[in-house]
Amino acid sequence: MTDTARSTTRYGTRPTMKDVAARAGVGLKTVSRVVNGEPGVTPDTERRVQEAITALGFRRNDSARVLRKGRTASIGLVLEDLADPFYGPLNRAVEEVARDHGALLINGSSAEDPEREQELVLALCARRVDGLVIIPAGDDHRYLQPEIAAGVATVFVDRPAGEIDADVVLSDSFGGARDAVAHLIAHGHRRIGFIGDQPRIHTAIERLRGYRTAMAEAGLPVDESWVALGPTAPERVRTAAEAMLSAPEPVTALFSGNNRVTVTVVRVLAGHPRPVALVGFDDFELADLITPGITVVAQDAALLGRTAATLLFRRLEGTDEPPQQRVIPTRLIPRGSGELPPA
Amino acid sequence: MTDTARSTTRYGTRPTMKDVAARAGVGLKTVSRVVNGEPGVTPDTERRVQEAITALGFRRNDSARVLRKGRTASIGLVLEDLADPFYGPLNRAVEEVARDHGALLINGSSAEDPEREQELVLALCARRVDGLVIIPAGDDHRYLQPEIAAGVATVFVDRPAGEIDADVVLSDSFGGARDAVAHLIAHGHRRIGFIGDQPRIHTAIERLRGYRTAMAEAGLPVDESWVALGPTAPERVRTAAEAMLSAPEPVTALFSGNNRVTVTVVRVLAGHPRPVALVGFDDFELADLITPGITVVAQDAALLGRTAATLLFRRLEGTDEPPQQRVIPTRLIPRGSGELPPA
DNA sequence: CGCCGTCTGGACAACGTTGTCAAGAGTGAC
DNA sequence: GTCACTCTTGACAACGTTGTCCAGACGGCG
Repeated sequence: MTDTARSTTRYGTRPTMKDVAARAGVGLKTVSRVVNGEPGVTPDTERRVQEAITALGFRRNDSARVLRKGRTASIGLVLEDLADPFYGPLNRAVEEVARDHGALLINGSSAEDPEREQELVLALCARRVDGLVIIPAGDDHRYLQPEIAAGVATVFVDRPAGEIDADVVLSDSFGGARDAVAHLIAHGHRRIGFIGDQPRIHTAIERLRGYRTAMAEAGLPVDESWVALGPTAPERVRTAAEAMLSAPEPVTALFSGNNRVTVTVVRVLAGHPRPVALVGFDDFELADLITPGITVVAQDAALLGRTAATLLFRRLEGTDEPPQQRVIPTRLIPRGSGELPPA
Repeated sequence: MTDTARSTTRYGTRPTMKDVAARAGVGLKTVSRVVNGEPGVTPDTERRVQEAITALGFRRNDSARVLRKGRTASIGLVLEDLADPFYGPLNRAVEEVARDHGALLINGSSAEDPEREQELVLALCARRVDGLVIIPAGDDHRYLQPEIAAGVATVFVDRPAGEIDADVVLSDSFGGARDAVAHLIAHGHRRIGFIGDQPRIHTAIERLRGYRTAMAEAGLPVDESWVALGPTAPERVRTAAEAMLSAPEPVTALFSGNNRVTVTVVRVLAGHPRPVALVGFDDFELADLITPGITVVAQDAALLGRTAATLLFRRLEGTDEPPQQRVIPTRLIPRGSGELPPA
């Protein structure tokens, strides 16, 4: 093993272009040219450089490259919970689009905590990601103003941004909820409960608005004990559902505000003596195999992600259209649980 | 607005420590000290610097920092499919551990394609992630040798590394599969089918081995038409299942090799005239609400992820223990479908 | 044979940060 | 008043890459 090659084995120290240049007996810039496939290098020189690269196990240091070039070819995705199945397809869709643009995806969970969201977003900005896709936990994003001004493209998904003008991609929560409740009403229900997410979450409010609108359109009164917004923890959802079902005049149907709520409600209803109709917001796997099949309002999470990421890269390519808001329609999928008549 | 402050609004150009220093009327290093909370700065100076930072909207450029310090405080996670619900909790667990260590998580999907896995891993290495958690798609990881030698900590999860000596965290696929099949045998089944993932995937082979072992231990013969390994695409799984169920001597029970297979098998069985027993590898949400409840061998995906990430950071802190292999036990959860008697 | 254009290769600065080191200011003791 | 010491501050190089620019070699043509 030659003297130069010994650096191969020096632990924890990686060879640099300088090392490669020395070993190949060429200049630094020539190595750079070969590594980046730039023209102006004779085949023979190129071969020598390639050999040196292989021998030393050289790999370009992208940190240095980023510093020099200003672009990192990476985008950040901040969502609420990486483990939530609803976000899986969204995450995947964003990754696919990023990949198509040669970018890597950095991601993290805010755990529905505005402070943690901000911390994460700013850490991503410090990394100089080129752009951000954010599922907001907080409702004030003014802290992003300087970053956006500095050129970090930003798209909000699933919920609108707070106090800031930026691109937003939303599901039609209002319309979907209205359809869901209208569906229950069409099957004869008049006392319908709504169990939704925390009221500071935009989608929860929109879905509640859809619920109220459908009831109003049918001329039905809403008893306030039929509405329960709050955390999606199983305990709280169970309590809320049981309260509505055991009231003197119990609800005969339930509309659940998202997939986690639906799952718990399904469990509660499975142990309930009387059949109760149910429509859930968000589709989920095997919803058709439960008896009866669970009727849902399906959101297209993948399309949500794809739209957001596409918008992001359009910004990165330098569009100067004003920020836009895109609304992705939802789709009611009847499977049985929503078609049960009032008991 | 002063002359200096105008740089706040220059689009696409971020202020640097030099700008902050100039505005605060101090030296570059003093700014660095304030930004990093290093001691040795008078309160008064610190205040001036902080003011300048706020006024300019300065945020430290971590790319430059990384270049200088050599550590990126980020780790890479390469898994098979971000949208697969099995990987959600794993992803989340890895992220939590990373967060506890002040590191960010970069991740991507290999789509079960060895070439894409390699491409992704090497891109992460070029970014100089401090470490890697990999769910291998390929079975030859010699390409990682120089990276590991250069100090990139690497832990493989769910499947072992190929041709390379590294930390590995696995579920007990063999034991889980044997338990599952033994469970079916205990309920009187003698003709049991196994539908699993592609044979180049390690877990598929191990589960098949568990299946064969359980059969052999019970002295039962295995007809080769009862074993079907291949892609988990619904079409192929459906075909395989239907073939086994419609043979002259049909199987009376099925063991499905992972959650995607299980889901399709459940659908097939739902449309089947005769009750067929089923045990699936991997738990999934609502498995208890289907009729009958689906008996499964549950893996602890979160524990898998947490163990891997913890091991990774131990390496990063400089342990020089030899690479280890951890096996996470599985747990059989009877829910009904596995306890059906042979028809 | 000399001139010009083209093509290849290399020296050097710059990106924004941090570590090293040294200088200057201030304090206390003799 | 001076010396030794501490505390604060800043100048400078270095991290590994890429862009700019220039030098030298080479070939063709007058």
